Amino acid sequence: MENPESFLPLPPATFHILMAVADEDRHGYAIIQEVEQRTGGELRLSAGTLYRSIQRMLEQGLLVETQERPAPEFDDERRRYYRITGFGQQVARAEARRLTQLVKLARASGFAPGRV
Amino acid sequence: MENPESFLPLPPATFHILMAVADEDRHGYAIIQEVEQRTGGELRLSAGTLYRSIQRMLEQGLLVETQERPAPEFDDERRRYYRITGFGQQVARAEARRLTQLVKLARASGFAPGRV
DNA sequence: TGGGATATATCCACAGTGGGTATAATTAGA
DNA sequence: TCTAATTATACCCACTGTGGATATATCCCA
Repeated sequence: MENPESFLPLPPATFHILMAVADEDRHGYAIIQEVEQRTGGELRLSAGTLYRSIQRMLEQGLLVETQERPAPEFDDERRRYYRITGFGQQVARAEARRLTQLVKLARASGFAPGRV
Repeated sequence: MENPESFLPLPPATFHILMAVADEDRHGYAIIQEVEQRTGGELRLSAGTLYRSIQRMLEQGLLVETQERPAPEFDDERRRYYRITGFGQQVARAEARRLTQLVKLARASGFAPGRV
């Protein structure tokens, strides 16, 4: 597994997907809805972006597909559930650090207010 | 002139260029050096990226080329100086707001510490 | 049973980027 | 004075990430 920093800057869709699965495993379609909800409707991941991002992230070891499924009465067999890996968390933290630095720069340039 | 929000998300190079010319007019090569310095060497704009970004930004009205030049003994006639426009400042502020929101999301997901 | 929402997947076109190359003027040094 | 390095702008090619469209299939409800 490579150095997390070597993945930076993360493609925006990738970072949003990592945040959407940070707290619990989710399937593709649920990730789209979660991202839309978390961003207040600002970001709507297209299906094309989502599934190609997920495929890449599986290869990179940021996500794994889980076998665990919810109780049959809440499940849908079409779904495929994804879980963030420890490495995925490291990469997400590295990207969060980079973005935090960027906001500091924006503040120094007078484009953002003094405190977040 | 369009709505500043319609330019979001800003290409990373564009946002860095806006920050580099926020405080004073700069020429192309100086922008590359300024961005490298501000990011602590993390981001090195390639010449290809820089000049294509500048061209686009001039068309979009984010930058203008200035006629004012430094005293001849400090000048270099090959240089072309760029200045951020009022609209460029609006767009930069909008992008800064978007990034600030993103860092808040990262914090809510546990990927960034509580305060910046 | 029909229709809309849910779900995954693939294809195409396009924008932004890095790296390389070209060209030229200016400056520094031998 | 000739040469080499630095500064500066511009263009080209290949690659990646993205949105939008399309395809296929299932689920749920009226």
